[in-house]
Amino acid sequence: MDVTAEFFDRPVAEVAASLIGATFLVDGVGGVLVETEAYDATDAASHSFNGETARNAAMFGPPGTVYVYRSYGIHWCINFVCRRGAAVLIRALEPTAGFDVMAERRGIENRRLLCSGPGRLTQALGVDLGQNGRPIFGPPFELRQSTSVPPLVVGPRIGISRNQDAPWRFGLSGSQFLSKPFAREQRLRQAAG
DNA sequence: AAGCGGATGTCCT
DNA sequence: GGACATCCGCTTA
Repeated sequence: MDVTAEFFDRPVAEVAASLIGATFLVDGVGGVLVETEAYDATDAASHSFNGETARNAAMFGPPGTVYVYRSYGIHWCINFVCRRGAAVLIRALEPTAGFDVMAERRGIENRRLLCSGPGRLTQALGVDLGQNGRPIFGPPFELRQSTSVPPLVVGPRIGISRNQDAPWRFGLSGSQFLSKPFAREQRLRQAAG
């Protein structure tokens, strides 16, 4: 079933957890989400923490807005906006559709490395600033909820300098397609969404 | 395992 | 003018 606006109108950590197992495609290319992170406006690590600017304006759009930004001057990263100033960073997926296109864009064949990281994922799916501010509910995007509740793991987020201990990174337990492994004791008992 | 260069936009002083 | 960023791939051990 396609994800609706109501799906994103919830606390951002809940949305981030619920996205694990969902299928995300851009022009038919993508796969199953296995790693996400939650950011909101009360969080010092979030781009929205110091208020709205030209760069982060999409984070203040309606639930379901796509927020794309450039990371380290080199990579693009994609987020799905939830409530105002809150968004889920899409960090990794398991490729299931468009392997040849992804391999061509990435310049590699190794399926495990195609989308295992936020910069790799956008490169493989052809995401850039052109998608910033657009709604997720329509072409070129497809976002379908998982029919089952997958086993989740949770832990601290990657690559941030502030609020490093907040456990707002979510992953599919045992996945081979994560950007980095999760520590074992951080397994999450989650009734779903 | 750990270090580092790449390359650029954003925001602050 | 400058610090630093939701990272990646390559190099050295």
